[in-house]
Amino acid sequence: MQILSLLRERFAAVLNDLIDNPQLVASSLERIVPSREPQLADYQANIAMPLAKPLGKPPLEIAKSVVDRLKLDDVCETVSIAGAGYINLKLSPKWMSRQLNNATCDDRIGVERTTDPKTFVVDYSSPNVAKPMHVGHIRSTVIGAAIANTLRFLGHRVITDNHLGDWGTQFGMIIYGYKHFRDESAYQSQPVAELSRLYRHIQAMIAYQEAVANLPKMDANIQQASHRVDLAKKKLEETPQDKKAAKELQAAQNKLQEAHDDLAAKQELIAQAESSPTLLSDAKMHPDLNSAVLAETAALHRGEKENLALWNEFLPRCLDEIHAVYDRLGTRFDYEYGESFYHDLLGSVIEELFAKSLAVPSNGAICVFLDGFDAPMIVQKQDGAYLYATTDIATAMFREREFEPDACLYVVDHRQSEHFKKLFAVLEKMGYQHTQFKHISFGTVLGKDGKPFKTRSGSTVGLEPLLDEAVERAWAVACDPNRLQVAGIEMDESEKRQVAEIVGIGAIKYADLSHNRESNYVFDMDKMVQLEGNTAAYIQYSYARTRSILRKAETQEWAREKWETATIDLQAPVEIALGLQLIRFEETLKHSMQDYLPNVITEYLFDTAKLFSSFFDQCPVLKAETEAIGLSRLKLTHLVGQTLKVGLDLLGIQVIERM
RNA sequence: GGGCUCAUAGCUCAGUUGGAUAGAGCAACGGAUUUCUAAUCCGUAGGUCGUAGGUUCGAAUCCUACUGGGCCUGCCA
Repeated sequence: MQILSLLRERFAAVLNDLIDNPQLVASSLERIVPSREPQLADYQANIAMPLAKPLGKPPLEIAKSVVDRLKLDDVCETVSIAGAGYINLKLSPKWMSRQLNNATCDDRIGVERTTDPKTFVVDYSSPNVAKPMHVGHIRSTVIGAAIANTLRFLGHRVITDNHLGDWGTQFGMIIYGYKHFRDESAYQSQPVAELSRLYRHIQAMIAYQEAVANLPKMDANIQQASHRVDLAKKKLEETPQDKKAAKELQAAQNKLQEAHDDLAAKQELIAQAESSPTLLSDAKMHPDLNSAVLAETAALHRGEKENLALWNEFLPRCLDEIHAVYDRLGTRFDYEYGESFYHDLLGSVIEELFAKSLAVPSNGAICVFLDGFDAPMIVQKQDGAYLYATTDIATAMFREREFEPDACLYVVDHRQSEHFKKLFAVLEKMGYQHTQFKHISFGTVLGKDGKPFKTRSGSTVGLEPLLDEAVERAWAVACDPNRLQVAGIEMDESEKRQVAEIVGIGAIKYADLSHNRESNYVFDMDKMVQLEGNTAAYIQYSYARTRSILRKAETQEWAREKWETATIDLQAPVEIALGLQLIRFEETLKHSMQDYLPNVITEYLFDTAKLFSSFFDQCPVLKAETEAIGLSRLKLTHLVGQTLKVGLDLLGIQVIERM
């Protein structure tokens, strides 16, 4: 059901007669949009005002001549002109009813497959294995999955690929840790936990050693900064009116504060490390761990036997671990070609860059210089090692060969936007112009204090404990015995567990998806597990209500199975509003994928749930005035349920039959 | 230093790519319940869209400057 394209077709017929400039017609058609003023119209055409100048006629006159020729009486109840020349369209409830009746109640609920399918590669999640997943991985995973699902649902060919970090320094850490610090019995009984402990142990020691090494430098920083403050002060005293001097003082003071904060943070880190005797003695016994770890990594990359064997031993276990998390999140990938997969191809990437005269040696490294960027893209380090830029190029080349995509979407943190700009520039120079490479960037997850989400001690928050907490809270609220009693629902333990899991995980996913991905968002567990307001639970609850009504209908003779073949007839204002909302599902999905913004879908689902709640409040279904009205409302209710279910499913959120 | 990005109600956020009187949710206040599940509904209040200019029929949206935050910036990913 594509209302917009239907309306545009009708307008096009008129505009082509009125205007002989096809470009002007096209841009006018773009201005036919869902109305911003639902009270005034369902759709509006803001075409008359911009046409005033090119046509040399007043907007109202243009609007009138368009409306006079427009044939929309089958679709619209009213077509009117308002204000400066807005053309307001109100759809006819009869027409809407017919559309809804045509919408089969299957799991596509009337959404057509695109007539112009494209091939998308969606690269998302991409965690480093062997490191515990943390809160930052949620966004990429959840947003990427939602985009991939939606594009696929719309009829595109979608290939999802999890570009795992399975070849990096973290393996050097684990290998080094395994060789020197492993607890054999712990490793035998719980290998992944032990590897994770080793990883954290090594990382803590490196942080400690770096902090100690940096202390003198930080002292120097403070002195330097305080000197700068003095200078700025003096200057400002001499020229108190100088705005620049005032600004400089402010900047200098900020720098000084920053330097003090840095030092304090490092001192705390050191104090923490020194409170652990094992860590301290291990760190003393293994000075300069950082270099040692890099050496282990380099040995692995050289293919040194022992390290490669260890890597082969560790990797499957790390993957199992990570897949357990994906299972819980309900995420799957078509492919998981990690960095290691591309390792052997990196040399040929450099060769090709040279062959295409893009690569240049510079200061001992191999670089690609690009217009508009200060720094080049470095593809091979002085020591001969390759970088993630190199791997990214190899990955893109592989995907071009393997999948021939029309578009390649990278769902990655906004901090890497410059990297992707460079990457795409290089790929274009390499000749991949026909593919649209796009960085689907997203903002940082912040804590309630507005700073990046961290634990109190400053470490990142692990993903799994977070999921556990959400599920626990969901249990407390959704499975509250008092509430279940009032709702008349008896649940056994396993159903409660299932409800809590679905509501809890849904809450986290929804909170993430409901924010515009471009902006940073504040992670607030209290809010997202709230069961009122714009949350997953509110929508899941609405779905459960639709199911509840339909279950009850099956117990009543007049309704049983009959509603399936009944006719929807929208009568009450709230029914009409709800019906219009349902018809717009396809339009919403397309709108959402125009800029790959899943929050367009969450907003739609929330609006739908709200309208359903109003409908539910105002329109009796099982106790309707007549059986015909009751059957119509039952069918509408079913359609609402299906829409919510399919919509949530695209977002990777499950529903429950009763809650 | 250079670059990117953000600033909308007390709080968290939308804002259909330049359209009408800027919208939700939470919190606050007032109403509705012998309920087709109150995890609900209806209503009230809350705004100099960071500041100042500019572009035009029309600006939260585009341009310029400024203020304040975040991020990136030659060998991590």
